[in-house]
Amino acid sequence: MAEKVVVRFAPSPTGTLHIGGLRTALFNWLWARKNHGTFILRIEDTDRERFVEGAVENIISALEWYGLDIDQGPIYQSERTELYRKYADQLVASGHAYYSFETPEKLEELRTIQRLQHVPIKFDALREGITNEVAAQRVAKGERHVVRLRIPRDGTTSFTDQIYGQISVDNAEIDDQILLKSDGFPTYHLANVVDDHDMGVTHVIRAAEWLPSTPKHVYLYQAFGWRPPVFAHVPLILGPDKSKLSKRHGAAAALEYRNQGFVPEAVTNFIALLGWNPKDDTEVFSRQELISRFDLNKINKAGAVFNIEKLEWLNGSYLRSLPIDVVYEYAKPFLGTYVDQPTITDALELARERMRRLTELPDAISFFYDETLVYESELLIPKKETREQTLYALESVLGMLSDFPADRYSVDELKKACEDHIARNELTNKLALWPLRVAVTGRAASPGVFEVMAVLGKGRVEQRVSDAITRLKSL
RNA sequence: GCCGCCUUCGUCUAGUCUGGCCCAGGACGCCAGGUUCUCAUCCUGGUAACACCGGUUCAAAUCCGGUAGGCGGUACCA
Repeated sequence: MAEKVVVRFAPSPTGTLHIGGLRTALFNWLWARKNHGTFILRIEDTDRERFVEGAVENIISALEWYGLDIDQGPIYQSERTELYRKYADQLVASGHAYYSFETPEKLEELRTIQRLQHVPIKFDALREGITNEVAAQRVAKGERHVVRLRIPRDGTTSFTDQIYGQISVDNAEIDDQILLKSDGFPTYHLANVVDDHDMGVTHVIRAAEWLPSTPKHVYLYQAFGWRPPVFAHVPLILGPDKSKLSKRHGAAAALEYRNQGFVPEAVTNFIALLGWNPKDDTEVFSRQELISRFDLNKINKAGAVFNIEKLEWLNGSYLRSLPIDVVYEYAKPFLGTYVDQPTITDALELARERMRRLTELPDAISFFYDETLVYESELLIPKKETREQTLYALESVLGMLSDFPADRYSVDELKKACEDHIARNELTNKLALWPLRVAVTGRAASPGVFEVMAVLGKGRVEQRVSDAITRLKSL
């Protein structure tokens, strides 16, 4: 019996959830669901300076909108400071960490010197200047201090990443990382390791930017005598300029895609494919298929540029294939005053056939409900046809329509009636149907004429057709 | 600067471990054609890539070495 899978998504509340974070969350969630494991949301709010009001709420509502339900949390690191303090002290006691008293200003000075000397920037020399006893006394007296990790000067630290393979770093390259800040809060490195262990996290799935600091974390696990989790670093999502996707690349906020008319199914499908693929040619996945086919071993290493074109294509595909009532729910915010129209789902059914984003919606359905249509009368005349012919065709069709019963206004019945009428009167589809469609929609491009008529109903159709006839006559 | 990672069509990618089936496959986009009352959908076809140099081999996108480029990290940020 394998150990139960526990994963966590651990964002810091420093702003809105971005698309990169969303993908990290998605991968964690998929792994949890696939393995019937637990998905924890942990808020890494140990930096009080950078905390942004409302960020946690934004993260939670984004996860919710994208259907990534959390099993545990949110758990706030800021409420667990005693735990980190306890473990930091334990590390000092075991000789794996030490107290340090340098001010940030002093450190900056040292950093500058090392930069000029072209050597790795490290502060491990600080551990030499002071004995444990003296340090402990100064701490006891309440002097401001930090706790630093004592990394050995020789040897290497290595680990096997599920995605990147074996990573080894010489300990000499690793700095004596600060674990506990002088304000009593832990840094990411300590809090992360302590919490992952404390919460029984089995798989750490996080962005590749963490790869360079993972050896520190591995060393921490060793220092504590804990078994490290499986690490799986996922490649970064890039902007068009190939740098890490961020606000300056435009709409990178996860919930912004909702405002831009995308449906969550499309966005999650799309970002799942950024850096992962099922090794066959499948492109469109249901949530269930995504769960069963997702595999950490199939994630690749290179960063992936986020290109909106393919997202739009996918979104259009979902708009067409999702159940209409689901689409209606997503569409509501974009429907404006049309939202309560009795025929709205019929109109939506036609509109979704030619949409990529829900933002196109008001414009795509307005002609169904406008009292008067605004268009150039010339539009009624098909290419290479005359005004007279068009007028004749429309009047002829209107005559047929007047005798056509309102209770038979369905696409099939209308189509049959019109086609019969065209055949009997030696008209052509182009000559009869184009003006008819323009008459009822006022558009050069629109859904099919029979579909539109079935939604509009007898009264409005005939009124619009006779309006068109009047227009033609006055041309 | 130092350390690490990465490198196949414009973009997302398959193929690389286990060299030959790859003069490199799929998808988006774009172009052309078909269907058609228009648009969209749909269908058909086309466009376009193994970063570079050298080595190993009968044979290299695949193995080895180097170069270049990109990205990430280098905080009392996460």
